[in-house]
Amino acid sequence: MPVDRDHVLRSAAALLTRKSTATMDEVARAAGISRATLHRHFAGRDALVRALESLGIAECEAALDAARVDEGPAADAVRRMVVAIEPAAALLAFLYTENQLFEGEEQNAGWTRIDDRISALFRRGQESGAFRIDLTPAWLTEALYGLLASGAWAVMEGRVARKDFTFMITELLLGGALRREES
Amino acid sequence: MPVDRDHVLRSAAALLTRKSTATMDEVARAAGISRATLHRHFAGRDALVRALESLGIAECEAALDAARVDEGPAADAVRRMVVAIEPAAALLAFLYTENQLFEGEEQNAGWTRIDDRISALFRRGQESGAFRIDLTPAWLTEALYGLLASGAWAVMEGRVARKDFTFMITELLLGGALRREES
DNA sequence: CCCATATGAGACATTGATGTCTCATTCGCT
DNA sequence: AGCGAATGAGACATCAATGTCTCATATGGG
Repeated sequence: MPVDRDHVLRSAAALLTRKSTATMDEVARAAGISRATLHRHFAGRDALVRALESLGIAECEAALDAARVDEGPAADAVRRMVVAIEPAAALLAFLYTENQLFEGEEQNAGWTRIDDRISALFRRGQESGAFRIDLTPAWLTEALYGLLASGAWAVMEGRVARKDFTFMITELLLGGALRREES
Repeated sequence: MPVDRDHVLRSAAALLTRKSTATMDEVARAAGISRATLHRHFAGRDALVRALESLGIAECEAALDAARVDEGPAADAVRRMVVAIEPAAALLAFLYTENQLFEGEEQNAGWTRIDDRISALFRRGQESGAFRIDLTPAWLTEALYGLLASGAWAVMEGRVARKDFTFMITELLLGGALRREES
């Protein structure tokens, strides 16, 4: 009978990713609980979003850990990273746009940590000679977020097959649209 | 004394891109007019967003025209396209996320036209042998939107210099992060 | 089996945004 | 200067979402 906090968060994430303006009532119904109960666990909409942010950060850091982004060739590390992040992509897409709202406040330190780790990966790739140096690590990081968000939405709306998600993102991010010269 | 409708729309676009939940009152103040006047020109928030959508579509189609995306090598056409769309990127970023809300309703036919034209460009690049064929035109189009949005936000928050905007997007989209083999 | 605890349903006041209206003022134009 | 049209300021009702509360009910452990 006690509410499954994790289940509530995941339902909320799924709903809010589709409809970021969903009501507390809709969120509650999506999780299969009453609005009163939702309120008992999350003081308000803000607290809910913060909890989702924490979840997103935790999943992202777990994904970076699981992908062992510090090890092996940088390109392979990027591929592992995208694969590991994929399950959290929709949540990240929601938080990515939601973050635009918190313009005044300082952003959660977790994002800074994640940005730094991803940037470090791209920098490592540059220093090893695998990645070009005229695209800054900061931009590559930003672009990764953008592609994850686009990919998540495209999958949600059926414009891209879910099974192609990681392939499309890693291939575009690493290789781009131009055909490689056959060597 | 008559209100400059275009100026109002552009102010609204600039504000809403930064803070998508801005109030009608904030939008009015940002444009330097009163809420009453704003209301006289746009029946409501919905009408305002629709007007912004029309503006975005118009600018996008004008950009595609100006870039002559049907002419010349596809890669060059993509570069011209990004350059031409750049001024509208922030507005597009706003509309791109806002579109997620209109889940029920059918999307404006203008977007379909634009999607088709951009997809056709990518397809043309594939057929000419310039672009790889394992990334679908639909995905490349979607990725372009995502990169434009990421780029616009990154510029707004000072993480990327405005002058690098088009370079970063076109280079990543076309070439990817991997270093090309020297041939 | 019974009790403590958590939940569901719903009432309620509050808040913030919205849309409408009025009226005085200002601006442009003749 | 004078007229008409558009604006600004603000009042007002409305509406939706929120947050709080109560009470009946169900669940699960002892």
